[in-house]
Amino acid sequence: MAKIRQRKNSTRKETIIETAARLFRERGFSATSMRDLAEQVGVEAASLYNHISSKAEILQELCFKVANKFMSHIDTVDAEDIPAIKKIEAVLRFHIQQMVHHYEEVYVSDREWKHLTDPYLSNIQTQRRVYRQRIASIIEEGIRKAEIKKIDAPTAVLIMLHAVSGIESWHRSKEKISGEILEENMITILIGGLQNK
Amino acid sequence: MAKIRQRKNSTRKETIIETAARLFRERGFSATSMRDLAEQVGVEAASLYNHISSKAEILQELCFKVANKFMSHIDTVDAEDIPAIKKIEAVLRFHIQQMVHHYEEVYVSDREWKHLTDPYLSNIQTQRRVYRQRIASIIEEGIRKAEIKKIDAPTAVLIMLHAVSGIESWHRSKEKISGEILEENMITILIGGLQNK
DNA sequence: TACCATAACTAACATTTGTTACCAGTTAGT
DNA sequence: ACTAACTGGTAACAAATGTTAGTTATGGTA
Repeated sequence: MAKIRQRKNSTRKETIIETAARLFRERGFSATSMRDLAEQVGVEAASLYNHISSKAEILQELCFKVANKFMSHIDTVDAEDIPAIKKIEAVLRFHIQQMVHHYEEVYVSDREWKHLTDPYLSNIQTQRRVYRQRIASIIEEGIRKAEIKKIDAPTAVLIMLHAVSGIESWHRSKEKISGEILEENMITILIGGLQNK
Repeated sequence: MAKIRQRKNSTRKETIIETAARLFRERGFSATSMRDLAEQVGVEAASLYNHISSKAEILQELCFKVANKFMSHIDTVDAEDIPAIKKIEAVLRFHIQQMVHHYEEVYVSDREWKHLTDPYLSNIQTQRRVYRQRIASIIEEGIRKAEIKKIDAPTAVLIMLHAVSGIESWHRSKEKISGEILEENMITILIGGLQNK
């Protein structure tokens, strides 16, 4: 009973959240109404509340799911015993792959987190700051070991992270090159730009 | 009479549009109400309509102002007789400078153009597509002349343009490096990433 | 069969939204 | 001094918003 309830509940909830992710990406969080969402799910607006507790909760789930994913990935990368530039490459590749394969949720959580409200907003802001700082630290290590050009590390982080969010344009473009080729191109340019020749 | 009327009108209108640009950046277009805007201007919401004709018009003015600026800049750059990689550098530097000095309007027009409605929406979409294509063409010329690495030109454009939009983080960061140093760092990484060594 | 959680519906709510109509005070040119 | 434009305010609007209350059909479990 409990088992079925949970399974049914979560699949339905997941449908709603996935649909919301798509709408939030297309129109933005604020410009998406619960009635828009309901229509896409194929249900009345009020019925959504059998599965979620508020519009805000949807955004929270999306943002924290993505934040956790990136946080735990950088944990494993940072634990490896490889050159700093390889760590940066691994992080970058992960970002690219996530943007290619989990476009909606990654993009939304990156663009719409500002609409979170306060316990969650501060939390996400802190997580984002910490995350960028960890990448910056790796870059600085790479600079010390002369693997990476002498540049301002926060600027490098800013370029990296925003460049991958440009994969949105790739998704919407007509003649898409493959995800793998996209990845190699981005790595060539960005790692090539960081690396000490 | 007409002269004075126009001058007064436009300064007040400009104030409104500048204030709107700031709010649209902070909260997004949809999440900014005319009453929010009015409060920041120091006036009642209805009074705004003595100067502008709709909320949509504000976004239109912002988007087309910025689009025209970038379009006419690439015109002049493209007319010059310099290597392709130098053209790309000039375009990139212009983007960086605009993001540093005209943050609000540039950022807003880049992020919120999706909320335009249809005659304007199609127009802006076309302009953006054309603009990216022109940069891609310059890059392809650079690749043919072996000034630039053999990469997918649209991907390079995507990286360039989105990387500069990351200057938003720079604006909000506590310990800002100077705008000039930011520019040099970004050029180092991005042009370094494109250039054939 | 009786029961109960699930998940859908309809109706309604209090706010908030963009916008309009109308009015009043100030300013500037004749 | 008179007029007209400019710029503000108040009141109100219809529509849209997120959300709640209450009801009903369904399908699995005791």
